[in-house]
Amino acid sequence: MGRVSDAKRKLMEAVTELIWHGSYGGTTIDQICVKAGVNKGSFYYFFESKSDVAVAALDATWLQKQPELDALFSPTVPPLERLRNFCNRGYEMQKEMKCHCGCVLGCPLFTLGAEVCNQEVKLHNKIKDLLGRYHTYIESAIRDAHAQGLIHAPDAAAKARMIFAYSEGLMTQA
Amino acid sequence: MGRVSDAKRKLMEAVTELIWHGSYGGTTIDQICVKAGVNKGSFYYFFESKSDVAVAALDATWLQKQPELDALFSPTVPPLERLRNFCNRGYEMQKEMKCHCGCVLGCPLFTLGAEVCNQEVKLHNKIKDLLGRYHTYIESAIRDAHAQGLIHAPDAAAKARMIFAYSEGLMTQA
DNA sequence: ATAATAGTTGACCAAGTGGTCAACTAAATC
DNA sequence: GATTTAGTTGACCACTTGGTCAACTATTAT
Repeated sequence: MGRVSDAKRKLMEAVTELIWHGSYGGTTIDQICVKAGVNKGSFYYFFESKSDVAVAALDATWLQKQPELDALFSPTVPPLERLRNFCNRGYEMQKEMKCHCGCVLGCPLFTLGAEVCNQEVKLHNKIKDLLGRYHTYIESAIRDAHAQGLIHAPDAAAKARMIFAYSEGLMTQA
Repeated sequence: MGRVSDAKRKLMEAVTELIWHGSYGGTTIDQICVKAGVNKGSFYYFFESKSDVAVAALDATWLQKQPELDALFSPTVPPLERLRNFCNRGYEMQKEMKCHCGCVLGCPLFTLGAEVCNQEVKLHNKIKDLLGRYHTYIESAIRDAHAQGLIHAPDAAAKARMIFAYSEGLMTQA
C-alpha cells in the first residue's frame, strides 16, 4: 500500500556514477539528487547521509555482480582457467570503459577505498568487506590449483594477496 | 625589498597534510588556510586555486625527496641492493606513519592520482610526471641488474611496471 | 468511497564555500 | 626618513552546501 517509486534505485545509480567519474569527497548530495532527478527531501527520506547512500549502492552493485562471479569461479571450471577468465573479464571491462568515457578508470572499489581510508568508518568497512570477497574467490582458485599440482603455492592466502595487489596496482596506474 | 613571509610554505605544508589525512576533493580552501594559520586573502595572493597549491606542494615535496632517492639509487650501490633499500625505506616510512597516526596510509601520490584521475588535468599530469620519475629509478636499477647478469629481465620497463604495480597495490590495500 | 500508508515536493534555514578588494604593514633600498 | 614593494588583513559578496519540514499526492486495502 502507498505509493511506489524507483527514486531509491535512481539515487544509488547516480551516486555510483558520480563517484566513479569524479570522487567521493568531491561529490555533493545536491549533485546526486540532480543527477537522479529527485528532490533533496526524497533523498533524506531514503538515506541519511552521503556515506549511507554510498554503502547501499555498493551493496546493490555487489548483489548484481555476484552471480557473474559465481559463474566465473565455478568449481566446475579448472582453477587456472578461472583466474584467466577473471583477468580477461577485468580487461574487457576496462576496455569498454575506455571507449565509453575516454579514460581508464581502474577498480572503483579500490580507488574509493584509497580515498576514504581514514574518515567514514562505515563506508570503509563495507569496502574492506567487498574487497575481501573478491579475495576469497581468488584464494579458493589458488588453493584448488595447488591441490591439483598445477602450481606451487602452499600459502594460498599470501599468493592471493600478491595477485590482488598486482592487478589492482596495474589497474589504478592506468 | 618588501616584506618576507613563510605563508606560502605553510600553505603548501597544510595542503599536503590535509590531502594526506583526508582527501583532495574533501579538502576546502578554508581548511587549508585555517590549518596554515593564514588568511584567505593571502592564499589567493600566492595561489589561484586548490589544484594550484596542490601542484606546488607536490613539486616542493619532490625536491625535498630527490636527494634521498639519488643516494638510494646511486650507481655505486649494487643494483639489487638499491631495490632492496628502496623497499625497506618504503616499509619504514609506512611503519612510522602507522605509529604516528594510527593507520597505514599508502603512497600519497598514488592515492591522490587515483582520486583525481578524471578532472583536474594539471594536477593529474603532475602526478603522472612524478610517478614516472620513481619509475625511472627502478627501471635503471633493473637494467643494471640485468646487464650484470644478476637477474633475467630483457624488458626492464615492463619489469619495472610490474614491481611498481605490485608495491603500490600492496601499499594502498593496507 | 475512504482511510491508511508510502512517497514527493519545494520552500526554507544556517553554515560553509570560493573568490574579491581596498586599506594596511613591515622590510629593503636609496 | 621617504619611497617602493612584498605581503597581510578581514570584511564582504553571491552561491552552494547539508539538512528540515509541513503540506501534498498517488497507491492500495478495506
